[in-house]
Amino acid sequence: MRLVIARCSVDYAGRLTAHLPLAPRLILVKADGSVSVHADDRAYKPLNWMSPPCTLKEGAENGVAVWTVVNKAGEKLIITMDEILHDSSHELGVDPGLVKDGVEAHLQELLADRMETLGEGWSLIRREYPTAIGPVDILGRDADGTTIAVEIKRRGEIDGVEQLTRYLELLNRDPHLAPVKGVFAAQEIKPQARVLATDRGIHCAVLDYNALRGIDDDKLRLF
Amino acid sequence: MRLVIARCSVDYAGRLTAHLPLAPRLILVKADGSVSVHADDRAYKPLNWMSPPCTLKEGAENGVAVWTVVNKAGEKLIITMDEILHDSSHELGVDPGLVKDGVEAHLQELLADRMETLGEGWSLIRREYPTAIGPVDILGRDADGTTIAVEIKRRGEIDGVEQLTRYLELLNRDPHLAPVKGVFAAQEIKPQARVLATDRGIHCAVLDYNALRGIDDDKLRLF
DNA sequence: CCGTAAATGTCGTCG
DNA sequence: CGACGACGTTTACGG
Repeated sequence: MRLVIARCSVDYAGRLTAHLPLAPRLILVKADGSVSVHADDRAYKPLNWMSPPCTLKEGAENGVAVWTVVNKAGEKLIITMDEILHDSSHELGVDPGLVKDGVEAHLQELLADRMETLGEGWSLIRREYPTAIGPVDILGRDADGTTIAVEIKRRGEIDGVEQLTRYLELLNRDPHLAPVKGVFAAQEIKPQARVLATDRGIHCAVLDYNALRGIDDDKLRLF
Repeated sequence: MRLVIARCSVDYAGRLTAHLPLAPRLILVKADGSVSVHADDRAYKPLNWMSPPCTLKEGAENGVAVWTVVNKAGEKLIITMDEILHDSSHELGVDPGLVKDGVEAHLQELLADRMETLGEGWSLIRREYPTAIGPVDILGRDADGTTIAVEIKRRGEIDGVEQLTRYLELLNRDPHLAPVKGVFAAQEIKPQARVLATDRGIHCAVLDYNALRGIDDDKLRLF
């Protein structure tokens, strides 16, 4: 990892064109060849960047350093450094990576284990039920034996309802499964998504992650 | 801007919980108080971060530095630094900011100015035509006087077709406008989006940004 | 390599 | 402040 603080101007030409006027900034060059330019605010997003794979060429023009970063698509990032204020390099090695908990995959596991939180007598057929347009999060049955397709989101928005609608359309073409009812399950469901879902006869279920995990923990303690 | 290279472990508890095992990483502390943790790969996304506004408390435990970053929502980022390999601070000042060109808003302006690129005799009613579920990018008329709703994207994918479909459904309920035909316009249209659009009777139009801009420039030169 | 779905998405804008 | 859509979205995962 190379850290450069420099008074620089930056030009990007690719999916759009963008220009950064001359000012002091941080430039990061990482081991994978990627380059990013940071201002002194905002944690997440660089002002400009080039994702790997890409190649950096260090040149000079009229005595000022000019870096050109290009990728395979022909996108270009040009950094012109009028004054270099700091320049250091550091060996970091490969990162062991992030361990996460509480994302959609985890919600899916928990809910599959506890279908009865959706309704009494409900049961699981399978998780990630494959269809031609992608896997349905959970396929199950209600107490009457009616097939249920569940779409799970952390936050339920319109996109998720559309996604479930497409699955339902396809599943209902299968005489072995039809009729299939839809359930839109999320920790939080946005009003517009709820309206759209209800309008389409899709049931909405708000999930309590901690409660689900609690139930799961109880279950684990029993065995 | 403070740059720290340290062998550290990181814990985040907020919208999810996440953990980073002990390894050398870059930690950025910016003037707005935000903190991010970077590995030696990927230009864009930090391994962990806390967006502003947030507060950083530097503490120590058993002789190792422990930083705790919290925000108003109560999300927490805890960085435990076993060994500090580099630590430097730099005054950068406020960034003058980015100048962009070529995004959807610009495409919309250009196309509104040149409705005839969609079809001979086509005309504009208005841009950002308001509906209960959001503004339609462009509402216009074809040569026969039939109402046309245009959805503009840089890249045309399935969700754009869904969006236009919802608008069309709503617009067609208005007897002053109905029947309303749909046009899905983008610089690039993905095959699946095209299939879905066609299946729904929505016309697809591929936009040439440079050509549109060229036409517009010609127009500007005339006045 | 393409296509789809997830994301601690983030970021603007508008009500 | 919440809701919504754009983003150079990026990133991960399948076929």
